Amino acid sequence: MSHELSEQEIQRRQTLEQIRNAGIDPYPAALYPVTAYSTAIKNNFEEGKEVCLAGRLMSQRIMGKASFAEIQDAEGRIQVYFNRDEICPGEDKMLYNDLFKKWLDLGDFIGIKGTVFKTQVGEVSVHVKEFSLLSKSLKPLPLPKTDAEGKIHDAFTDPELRYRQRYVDLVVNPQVKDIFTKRTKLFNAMRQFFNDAGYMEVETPVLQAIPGGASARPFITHHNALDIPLYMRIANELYLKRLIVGGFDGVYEFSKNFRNEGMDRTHNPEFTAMEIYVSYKDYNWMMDFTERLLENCATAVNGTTEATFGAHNINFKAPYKRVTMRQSIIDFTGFDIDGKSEDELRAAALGMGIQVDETMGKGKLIDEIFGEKCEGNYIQPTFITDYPKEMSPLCKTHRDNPELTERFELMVCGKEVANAYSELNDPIDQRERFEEQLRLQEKGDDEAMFIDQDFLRALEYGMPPTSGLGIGMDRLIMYLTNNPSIQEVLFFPQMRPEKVVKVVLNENEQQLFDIVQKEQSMELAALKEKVTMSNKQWDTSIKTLTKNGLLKVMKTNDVLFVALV
RNA sequence: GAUUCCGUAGCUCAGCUGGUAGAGCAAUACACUUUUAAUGUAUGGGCCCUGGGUUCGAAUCCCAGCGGGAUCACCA
Repeated sequence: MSHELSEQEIQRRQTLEQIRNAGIDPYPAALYPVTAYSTAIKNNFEEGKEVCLAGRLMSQRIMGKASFAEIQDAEGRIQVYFNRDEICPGEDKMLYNDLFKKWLDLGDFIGIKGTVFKTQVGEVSVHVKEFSLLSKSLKPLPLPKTDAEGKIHDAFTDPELRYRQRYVDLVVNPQVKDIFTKRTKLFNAMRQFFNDAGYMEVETPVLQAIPGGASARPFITHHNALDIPLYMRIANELYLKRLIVGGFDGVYEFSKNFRNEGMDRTHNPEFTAMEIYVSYKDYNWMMDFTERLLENCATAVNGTTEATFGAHNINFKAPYKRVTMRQSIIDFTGFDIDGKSEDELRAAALGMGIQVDETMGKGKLIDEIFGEKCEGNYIQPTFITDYPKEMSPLCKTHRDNPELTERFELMVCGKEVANAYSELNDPIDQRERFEEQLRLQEKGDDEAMFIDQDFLRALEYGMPPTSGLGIGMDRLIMYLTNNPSIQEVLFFPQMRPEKVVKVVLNENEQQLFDIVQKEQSMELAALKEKVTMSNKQWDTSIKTLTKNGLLKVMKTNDVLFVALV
């Protein structure tokens, strides 16, 4: 990336030279023997304890021969105290007067050896005996400041910059680090819960020849050696079920899924789902399992089952309410979907002011009614059960009602967090459901599922009764950390690529470009005659210009021409 | 995709109905031996997102583009 350096960046490069000239390596190779962290020092105060710590220099308060500074390490910040005559006992005051006062910049990594003490105002600090530069920072950090009332000034808040330069966000905004610490705690707690239950973590393909297990538009890529298209997975469901067929009792996977759809504050093109499949269980068992799981995870992340999300207080304490989809629609619209035909459902939906069209089947219509009128009302964790068959092609038919499936979704704050089935294991039924999906596709539903023949073959060998559960991990962590947007819980959310920086031409390239610009187009040989540069210079210059799309070289009747693009 | 708001110094932002660029912090220099948004004095720092238009004159008004936010729509 080539662009003009700011005044401060030039200054920092100059100090870098001064440091080198003074015989100090600004990027030393040796390890630094850290023995202490900022918060540990503050929490277990021991007067006079010798410590060695390292981190970024985040503030400097210089008062002549004494100074205070703040060091930020992985845990937080601590104040350190510098005294000139202790750091430089002899005549040479360079370390303090030059290195510390002039050459260090905010953001530099330094190492400190010293003793713990309390200042007159009672702040736990480290009295520096020795310090060294560990790594020089060449770009100034944005520096928010907190005043006496705890108000933050000059906060680094622009979402674009925060997401594009998450490393800066993390350095400067400590609450951002917390979110990601909690995210990892959630994953660890969930893993622990599954492992304790005796289930096995597995890995299944990300590149799939048939993107199955969900209905969504996939990303397409190409395998050169096989010369076939491959798809980034939209779900891992069908592979985990193959493993159940293979004889595992319980398998789970944290799966990065990819969907080529819109992006907004709850959708990112790549996101993380957790799927778990357990044999010889049904969806009733899975509801019990899910509520215990989430109670456990919420406690592991926040120390309590309660969580705040915007205006809502949610409690993940088990058990959760269970409502059938039929009952839910009765509750919020007074309409009973039981036994109704497609036309009756369409008319009812229209009557509720819901937009419908001819491609919508029964399942889709019910889904629309539920989504429009009911979903948003479930703030506390609630299981919605028994979905219509049409919208659940991988789910077992309900034991009491052939129109329905044994499926539940867990709603929290009006949004789906988890989705689970008694898995369909009847291979003939499964084949028919896939064919039904094909018919929907022909009707114009561009999200209907593809048919995976190998998956059907696996089912034909026999899959034990199984229940499966999928959890949207990003959405769950949003609830547990009170963040309304998915970008806040992903380290690097998808962004449009940054604008290409303008090409900066050097003298030779500029000279070439100017000549061609005047002529518009000319023979390559003639152009080379006109300029005075070595063959090598000529070669690299012309290559830079063509590579950046400024000039092009064409061959007409065996004569090379150079022209403007 | 629709609506709406925003883009000015390294950071956060002001800049009125058009008159030629401002503050605080950060930076630089000097002073200062327990401060904590340290302080005091002085100094430097800008393609006002890009390109057009209106005008004697545009950061400001108009149009287009680029980038971003928010809301909505789409989305198992």
